Amino acid sequence: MPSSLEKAKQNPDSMKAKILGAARKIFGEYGFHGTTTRMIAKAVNIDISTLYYHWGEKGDLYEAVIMDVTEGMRQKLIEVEKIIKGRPLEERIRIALDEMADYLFENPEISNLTLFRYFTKMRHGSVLDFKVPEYISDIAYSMGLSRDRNNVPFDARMKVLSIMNAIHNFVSGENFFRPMMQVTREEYIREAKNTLKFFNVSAFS
Amino acid sequence: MPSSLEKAKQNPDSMKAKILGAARKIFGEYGFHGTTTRMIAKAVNIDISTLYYHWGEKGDLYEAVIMDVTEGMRQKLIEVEKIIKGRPLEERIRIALDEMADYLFENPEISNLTLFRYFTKMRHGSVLDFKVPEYISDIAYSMGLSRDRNNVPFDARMKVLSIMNAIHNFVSGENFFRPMMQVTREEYIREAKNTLKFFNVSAFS
DNA sequence: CCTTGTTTCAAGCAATTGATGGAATCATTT
DNA sequence: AAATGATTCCATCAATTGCTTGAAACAAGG
Repeated sequence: MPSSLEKAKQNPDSMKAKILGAARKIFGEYGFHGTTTRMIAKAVNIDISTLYYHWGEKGDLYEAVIMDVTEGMRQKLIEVEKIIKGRPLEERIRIALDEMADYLFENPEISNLTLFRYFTKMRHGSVLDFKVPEYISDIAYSMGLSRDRNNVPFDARMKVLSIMNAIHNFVSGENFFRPMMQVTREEYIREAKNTLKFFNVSAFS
Repeated sequence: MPSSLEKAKQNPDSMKAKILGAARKIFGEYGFHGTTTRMIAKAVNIDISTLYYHWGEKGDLYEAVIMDVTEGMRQKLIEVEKIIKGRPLEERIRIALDEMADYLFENPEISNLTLFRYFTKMRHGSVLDFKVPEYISDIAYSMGLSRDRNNVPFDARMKVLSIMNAIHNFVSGENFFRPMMQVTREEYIREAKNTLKFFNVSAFS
């Protein structure tokens, strides 16, 4: 049985999917409390009651957004794992960093929403602590940091967390850092990737 | 002439300072939009109009909070620079990471508020883009990544940003990551420091 | 005690926010 | 065309939010 979210994604022109897309972007920019349902409705040019008709309350829509970006990340990670399979470690790291950085710079809401979830409390005792599949252990396994996929050591998971967050930081921080650095978007992205490799390649060689 | 903020800090028992302290913590946990003036007032056990009497509107209080934590960081960085002066590079890095991590784990609002500023948009066209002294260049210089303190190259600033953010991530993310990792606070902090050193020591040797 | 200035709070206002009910529109089937 | 179900909007609600007013409590001298 396809979930409500899956159905919405099947037809990207459907109203439900359009709302989800706008919600993704706006929740990502302003956070949960910084976003109003009216902001989302306005972005899709609909009445707010139409939004409620499709997604129910704000928290439910937010939940759907989180599930959506998480699923996107999972897909991308599977894709990357296929590309790097069999290559030497350093090359694997370089390719994986490039791929993930490109993907996230194209979909910065993913990084925004992820970091929001990590760092922010919810006023309404976080109904949003629902089960989100974590892929940290999978990445650690894929990087060869653990023999057992289901029992990845603490330090390996912390390393993966550190790497993923480093990418998210550069992506989410672009709006703040780039004016600070006074560089173009292209320069910024290139240097962000270089910096990621600078720390990661040396660490794993 | 001592600013409003400086006066408040002179006497930490003053109502103004107490409000600032509570605001620091709560803005850090919930973000600007997630925080209501009533939440802060309640934490100090005062009426909300007393808060307005001392600090004026919400945005001004938030601004004062940002200035306050920024000043704290600046002081700490000066302190750390004194400690590591003259030592060999690797030792300097290890000590600096330990010191900063300890400081931030004791004052997690600093990391929270910093990351918030980096990653979140404000609905009200960010009156909060006021001038905040950035110390990224100073750190880069202190690490020997640049000869000229006033003209630090792009890649050096990106490296420093990456390091600082890595620390902030572990501090701010504790509430999310620690239950995920199922470790005690002590274990978490120790491993966070280890991970920071793992990436940084190898990169700069 | 009285005055003067400071600090506090109770009450409330206007705007915004999350959310709903019901009428109108649209699409599909018969 | 009539009937049915799905979708959309208008109008509105109650609660919350940022913020202000005016009066009370407090402090310190004279």
